Amino acid sequence: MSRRVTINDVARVAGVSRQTVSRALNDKGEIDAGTKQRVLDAARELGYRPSRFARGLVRQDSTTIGLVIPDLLNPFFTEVAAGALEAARARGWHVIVYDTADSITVERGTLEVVVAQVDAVVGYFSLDEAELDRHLGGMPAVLIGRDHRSPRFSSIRIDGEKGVHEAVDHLVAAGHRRIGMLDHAGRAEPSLRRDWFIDAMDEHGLHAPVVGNAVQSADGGAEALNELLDQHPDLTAVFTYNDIIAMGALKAARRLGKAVPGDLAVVGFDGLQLGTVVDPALTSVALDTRRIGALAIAQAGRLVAGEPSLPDEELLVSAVLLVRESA
Amino acid sequence: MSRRVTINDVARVAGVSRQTVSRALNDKGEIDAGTKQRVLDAARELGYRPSRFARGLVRQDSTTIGLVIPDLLNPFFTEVAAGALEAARARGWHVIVYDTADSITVERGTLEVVVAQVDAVVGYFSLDEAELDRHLGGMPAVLIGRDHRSPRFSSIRIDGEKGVHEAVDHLVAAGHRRIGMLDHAGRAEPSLRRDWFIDAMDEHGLHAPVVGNAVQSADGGAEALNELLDQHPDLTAVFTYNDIIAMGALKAARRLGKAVPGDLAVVGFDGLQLGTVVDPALTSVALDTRRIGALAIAQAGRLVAGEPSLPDEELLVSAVLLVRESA
DNA sequence: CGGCAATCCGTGAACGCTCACGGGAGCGTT
DNA sequence: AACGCTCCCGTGAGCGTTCACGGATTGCCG
Repeated sequence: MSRRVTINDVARVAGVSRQTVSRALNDKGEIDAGTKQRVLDAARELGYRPSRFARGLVRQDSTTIGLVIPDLLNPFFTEVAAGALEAARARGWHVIVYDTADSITVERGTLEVVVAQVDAVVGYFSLDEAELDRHLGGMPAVLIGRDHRSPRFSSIRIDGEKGVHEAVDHLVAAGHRRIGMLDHAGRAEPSLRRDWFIDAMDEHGLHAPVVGNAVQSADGGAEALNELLDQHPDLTAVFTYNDIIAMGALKAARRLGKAVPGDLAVVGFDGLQLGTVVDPALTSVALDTRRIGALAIAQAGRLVAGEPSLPDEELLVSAVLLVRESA
Repeated sequence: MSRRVTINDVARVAGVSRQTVSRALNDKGEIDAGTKQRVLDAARELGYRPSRFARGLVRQDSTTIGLVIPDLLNPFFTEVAAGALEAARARGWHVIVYDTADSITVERGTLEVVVAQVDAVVGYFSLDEAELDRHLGGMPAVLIGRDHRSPRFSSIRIDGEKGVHEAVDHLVAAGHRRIGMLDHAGRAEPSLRRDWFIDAMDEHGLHAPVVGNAVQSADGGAEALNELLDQHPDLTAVFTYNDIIAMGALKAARRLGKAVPGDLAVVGFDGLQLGTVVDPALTSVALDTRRIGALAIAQAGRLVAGEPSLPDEELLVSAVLLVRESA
């Protein structure tokens, strides 16, 4: 096969030295307008494109960050990713996105290749810190939505406690007493969000809130709501693990002939923009997803530059209740 | 500031040559287990991480592709992006994602920097081919959803004609005669989808279909439907520019007390997965978004490898009617 | 006419790594 | 004892670019 066309080829054709070609291409000064044009023509003629590796090798700028997410099609991660992209663009950084397809095997594979491609890694990981460290081998990493034990990592923490309390307060103020929750069915242990919910209920002297289990999808949410209502027909409000499940619950409620929020109030979690396309618009404990992505990028940037990490309290994003129509 | 730690530093500390370090790190053979461990320890000790530029410079593998999309938060583009990511991962390629924020200025800026970072570019562009070429300077590029005039580019064409005809057939078969359309309000000229729609209506001897204008959002769709129905109260079905607008229309119809599809049938375009979370689930002229992304990646790969382009008929993805509940 | 800027261009070196090759040590075989 | 093989390891070269120089040419002034 034909060799790659280098700067020297261009130089030869244009009848100048490589340095002159370099000058023409990066339009620095110290070059005659005529020769510059000649070089540019020669370059175009030969189809020359500079090697990003050679260029990157000599001038040490240009940072690129790896963003690892479990599922880009999950709207929550989409929003986080969008926030990260925006923050990166503002800084002139580049983001390589890896979708691990909710698979730990794929995550391992990703970690394996990502080291050779980026300056820092950011995202949602399910592997434990030891294995992460082993794969990453010293590369800066910031974990989102997950606390780190080793100082080798850095993380963006999210706190939904206040927001969930607000949600329960809101429901109680509206007269609700029998409030259920639809937790996720994915992982083994119950979620933090469930703990927050139970706490908040306790504060109002409301106890033993029923908790269903929904798989992570709209249909899962619908199914779970049916089950929950079957066992506890007197429920007047439901809090869900996230907005997707809440949307399924909305659908199921309608099918059951229940008006929302009249007969059944629904409060989601995440505060997705998508919550506005359903009817009624979803009331939700909202996370500032854009900020999450932006913080992750900012922190990653400091790490690669060797600057001091952001202060801990800056790396926390807390949820607030976003009242729309469903509660 | 402290210099970067190189392979030579590791070699010195471990008391071996750089080649041996290289062997240890890339676990090739021809190295004693003891020395290998010693090298690995030294590397970890020094916090050594190989330079991706130096490595990339010498071995010419590792392709990375730039994916340019106008708005990652638009679910359609999200799906395309996900398809692209998946296809790239299957090949071991990397994808840098650029969100141009629906801005031509940002698109220009992106084009400017993307050249130095990737081997090929893929995505949705709004600049004309001349300017694209000027910025890209010879880099392989695949335009999605847009035909190219210059052979310098390559493109993934989408054809919705058949699907739209199917949709109209479906509506007519269900007894609908007064069918309206909600076109987008974004660009100057009316859309291809509108042409297809009018064509399909013509075939059934139905003429002068009313056409509203919706801005690209759920609220825009809702507003447009209200307007349309205001002017033409006798409409029994609506076809929309895309699913987002259709979802807004769904919401507006409910507010007007119209049952869907009983009083008003709604057919969207795109076939988003999101169409299943609304109630009723959206019937839509569906595009295989995953395939769009995958094709773009595949084609880009052939271009960078200098392989022959995919045959034209392979680069076409056609829409088909996806009947769910709203029509 | 000497001198001095200004303008333009070329030459070594370096960036950090891998590839191809060669060579020494140790062991067994003839 | 000479040879050959295996197992390790090191040395030169090169990947394609930019940086820091230094040199050549021209124009202008005193």
